[in-house]
Amino acid sequence: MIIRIETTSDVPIYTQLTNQIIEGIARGDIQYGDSLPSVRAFAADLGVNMHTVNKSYHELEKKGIIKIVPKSGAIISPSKQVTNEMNERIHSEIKPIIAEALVLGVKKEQIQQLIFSIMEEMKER
Amino acid sequence: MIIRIETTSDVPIYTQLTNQIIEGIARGDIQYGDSLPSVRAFAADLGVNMHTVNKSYHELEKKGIIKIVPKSGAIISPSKQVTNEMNERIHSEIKPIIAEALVLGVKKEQIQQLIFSIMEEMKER
DNA sequence: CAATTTGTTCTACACATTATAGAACAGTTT
DNA sequence: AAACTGTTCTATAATGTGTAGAACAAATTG
Repeated sequence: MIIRIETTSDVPIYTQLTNQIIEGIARGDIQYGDSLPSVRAFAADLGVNMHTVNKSYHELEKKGIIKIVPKSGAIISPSKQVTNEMNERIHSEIKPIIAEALVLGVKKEQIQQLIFSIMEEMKER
Repeated sequence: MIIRIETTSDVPIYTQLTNQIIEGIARGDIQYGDSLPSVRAFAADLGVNMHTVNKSYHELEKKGIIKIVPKSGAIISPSKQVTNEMNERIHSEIKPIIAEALVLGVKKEQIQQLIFSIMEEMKER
């Protein structure tokens, strides 16, 4: 799985990493039960600091996507159930973007089409 | 139009303001051609700093949503055409959220339904 | 015309975030 | 036993966020 970090981006490195790992799982590049590289190995591979990778892993754990086993590794954990908190977070994150698209003149049908095309790249579970 | 600022949020105040103004336009609370309050008046109203409101206005102008007329005011500008840059920005903002939702176990149909319900609150143009 | 209001620009300060770096620790794996 | 694991700590530099006050020139208002 290829990770691309843009140091010039205004998006923090640990967020870029978190998002690309999530997309990797959604695409099916990484399977449930797989382990992520150790924070040191991944950091060396990406050319970033160990603590930056560590922060990304903890973000993923907070989101409920991986399980960090102390002194062992980070394992992609199977999604059990969608909690209210998860639904609300998704809703509040998507809403401003939809509003912006509409205000900019994107038609509702085009937005539905955009969502569809994004989801087509990803594996259904 | 009611603006709610949460100072404890990890979302910057100027971003909260930007998003709520965009949602106000999308909902139809603010019409095209309307003026936004002056940065000083709005800041006093919201209980935040003038510069914070100013930053939000410039963010809105950068997005192509308002036109700031120097020494005059900020006017909601009609959406002319959707540029490639706009489409790409929307795509790159939505993609990680969709991926996250899928990984968390939200079904594709549920996501389409969520998008639909968000858009239902908003006025078609 | 005079006063007020407008966005703009500047300096300044406090605080939080981001990213890097190195060291040390205890538990796990090899 | 050696290597590797995540964790925790201190430290530093750069950047982002928010507030504050002052000044300016242009536009608006009375």
